[in-house]
Amino acid sequence: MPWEKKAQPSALRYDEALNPAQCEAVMHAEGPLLVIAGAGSGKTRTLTYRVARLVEAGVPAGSILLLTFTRKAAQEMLRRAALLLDERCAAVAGGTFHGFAHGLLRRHAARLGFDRPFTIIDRPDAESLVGAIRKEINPPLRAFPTKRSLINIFSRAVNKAQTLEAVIDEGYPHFRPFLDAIGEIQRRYRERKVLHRFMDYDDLLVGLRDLLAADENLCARIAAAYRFIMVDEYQDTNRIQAEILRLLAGRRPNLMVVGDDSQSIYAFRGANFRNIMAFPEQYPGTRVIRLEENYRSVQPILSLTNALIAQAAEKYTKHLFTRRCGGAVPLLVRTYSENEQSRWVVDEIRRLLRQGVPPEQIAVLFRAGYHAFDLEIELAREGLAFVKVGGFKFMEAAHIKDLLAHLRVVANPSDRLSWHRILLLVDKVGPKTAQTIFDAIVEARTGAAGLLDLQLGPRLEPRLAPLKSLYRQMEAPGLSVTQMGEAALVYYLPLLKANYEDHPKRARDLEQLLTIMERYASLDAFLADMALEPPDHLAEEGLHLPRPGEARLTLSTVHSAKGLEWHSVFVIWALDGRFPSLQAIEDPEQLDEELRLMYVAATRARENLTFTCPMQAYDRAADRVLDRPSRFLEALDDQILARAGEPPAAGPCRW
DNA sequence: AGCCCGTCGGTTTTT
DNA sequence: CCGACGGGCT
Repeated sequence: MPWEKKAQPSALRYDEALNPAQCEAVMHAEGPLLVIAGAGSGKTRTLTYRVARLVEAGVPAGSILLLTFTRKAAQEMLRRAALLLDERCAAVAGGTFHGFAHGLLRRHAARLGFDRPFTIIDRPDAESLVGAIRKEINPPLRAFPTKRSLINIFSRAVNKAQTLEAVIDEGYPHFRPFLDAIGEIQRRYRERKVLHRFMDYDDLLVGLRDLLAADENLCARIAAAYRFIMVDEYQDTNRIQAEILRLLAGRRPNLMVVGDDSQSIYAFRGANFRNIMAFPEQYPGTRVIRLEENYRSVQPILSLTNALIAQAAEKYTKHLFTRRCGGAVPLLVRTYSENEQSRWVVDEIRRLLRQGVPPEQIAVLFRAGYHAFDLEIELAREGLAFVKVGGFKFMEAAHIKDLLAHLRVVANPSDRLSWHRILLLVDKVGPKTAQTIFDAIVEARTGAAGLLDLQLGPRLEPRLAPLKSLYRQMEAPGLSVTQMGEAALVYYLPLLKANYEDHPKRARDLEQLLTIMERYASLDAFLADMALEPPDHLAEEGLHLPRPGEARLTLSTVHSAKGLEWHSVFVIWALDGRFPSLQAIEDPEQLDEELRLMYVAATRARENLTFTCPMQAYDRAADRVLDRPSRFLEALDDQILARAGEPPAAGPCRW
C-alpha cells in the first residue's frame, strides 16, 4: 500500500489488544471488507482500532469517513481512537447518513434548485403537512389511512425504491381501494415541500444520491475526498444508503462495513437484513471476517440468546461463544397486573442498588415507549432517577417546538408549519386566521419581517403587536443565535405561563436550549442539528457534567438500546401481543423482525437478564385478552429460562 | 355562520 | 400529546 510505506513502526500493539479476527479486520488495508460482528463481539473496539490504525499509518484523518447510526456513536468511537493514538483521530469525518447528506446538500444547495435555505422537517412536521393535505381531499371517514400510515407508506416507497402500488399491495393491502387518493396526497405532499422549502429525512438521502448520480465530476471530487469509508450497523441501511455508498466508494472501493444480520430491526424504515449478505456480490473481492467471540455476556445469557435466535425462520450463520462462565440463568416473572410488574421491577432495582450495582449499569427495555408509563410513575414515586430514551422525544415536547418555530421562520419565512404554530398561540387566532395571515406574509416577500408590513384589522392588530415587535428585533443585523433565542423566549414566556401548569419545569428546558444555542455560529446549523440529532434529554447537554449522585438508570425502547450494554437488564411487557406486537404476528417476515428485536434486547445484558409480563392485559384495538408470555420465551426450556410467577389469588400459576 | 377553545380518548419501532 | 367534537363568542 502506498500509505503503508511511510508508516512508522507501530506504537500500538494490535495483536495484544485484539483477538485474531478483530486484528485481521483492523489490519485490513484496501479493498472491500465485510465484518459480520455478533452481539458483544467487540465491534466498536474493532472500528475504533481501525481508525487509529489508519491514522497511525499516515492516512489523513479528514479523508476517513465513519458513518454510524447516531452521531453520538461516531463521537464516542473517535474519542476512544484519540485516546488510543492521539488527537488527530478527532478530525475523522463522521456522523449519520442523514447528517452527512445534509452537510453536502447545504454546500451544493444551488445545484438542487434551492435558492434559499431549506428547513429539515422531522416526523411530526411531515405528519402535520400530510394531515393538512389529507383533509383537503375529503377522505372517506372509515378505513382511509391516517396521516401516520400515509407517511409510513411514502417513506417505504422511497427507501425501498418501490412504487406506491407495490408498497400498498405488499404491506397495506387493505388500502388498495384508496390507491388513487393516496397517490394524489403524495403528489401534493411533494409539491408542498418544494413550496415551503422543506426537506424531510428521506429527501436528504434521495437528494444526496441524486446529486452524486447526476454530476459525475462532483461525485468524483467528493469520492476522492474520502479514501477510506467505514459503515457501522450496515444491516440497518437501506437501498438508497447502499447506492450512496456505491457512488462514494468509486471504482477502488476502500469500503469497510460492519454489522450483524441477526440484529436487523429497521425493516419498517426500508432496511433489509439481506443487504448485508449481498455485500460480497456487490463488491467482488470482498474479504469477509466473522467476529464470533462474545465478550459481553455470561454463559447462561448467551445460551438464552443463541436459543432465541435459533427460532428464526431465516437461519443465521453465526454461532456465538463466550468464555465468561458463572452467572445466573435468565428469569421470566409473571405478575398479576401491570402495576405489580412495575413494583416488582422497582423492588429488584432497589435490591441491585443495595448490592452496589451503579444505577447507570441498569436498564429497563420495552417494545414501545408507552409501555413504560406506569413504571415511570412508580420510579418517580420511589425517588429513583432515570433517563428515558426513545418513545416520545424531547424535541417533540410542545414548548420546545414552540420556541424553535419562532426561530425557524427567521431562517425560512416560507415555513408554513412554523407560522401556523406561532400564530395559533396568539389569542383569538385559529386555523382560518392563521392561513390568511400566512398568505399575506408570503405575498409580502420580505422574510419573517413580512409580518411587519401587514395591515391587520382592528381586532387582530393589538393581539399581533407583540409578535411584530419580536420580528422587528430579529431584523437587527449580526444577532447571534443565542440572542435570537433570548428574544423569542422573552416573547414566548408569558404564553408558556398561560398555557402550562408546569411552566417552571418547561421554562428550565428552554433555558437549557439557550445554552445549547451558544455553541452555534449560525441559525441554520442549530436548527438542522435539532432536527437531525436532537439531544434526547437536555440535562446531559447542559454545562455541568453529571455529579456522582446524579447517576440515573436507563429506560429505553429496544430500538434505542441497540449497540449499548448494561450489567443488569429488565425486559418488561414480554407478553405475546405486546412483544411480539399484535400487528406483527400475522406476517412471518414481521414476526422474524420481532424475534430479532427480542434478540437485540436480550443481548444487551452482561450479568443479569430478567423478563417480566403481567398475566393478562386487554388489547382494546384488537378486542383481545393477551394472557401468554411472549411466544419467543415460551419456546425456551427451563434450563435456559427460569420461571417465577406470582400465584393468582385463586392458586398457584400453571405453566 | 364562521371561527375559536375547552374537553376527552387512543398511542410501535426512528433518522 | 394530537384529533374529533360540541359549546359559545364575534
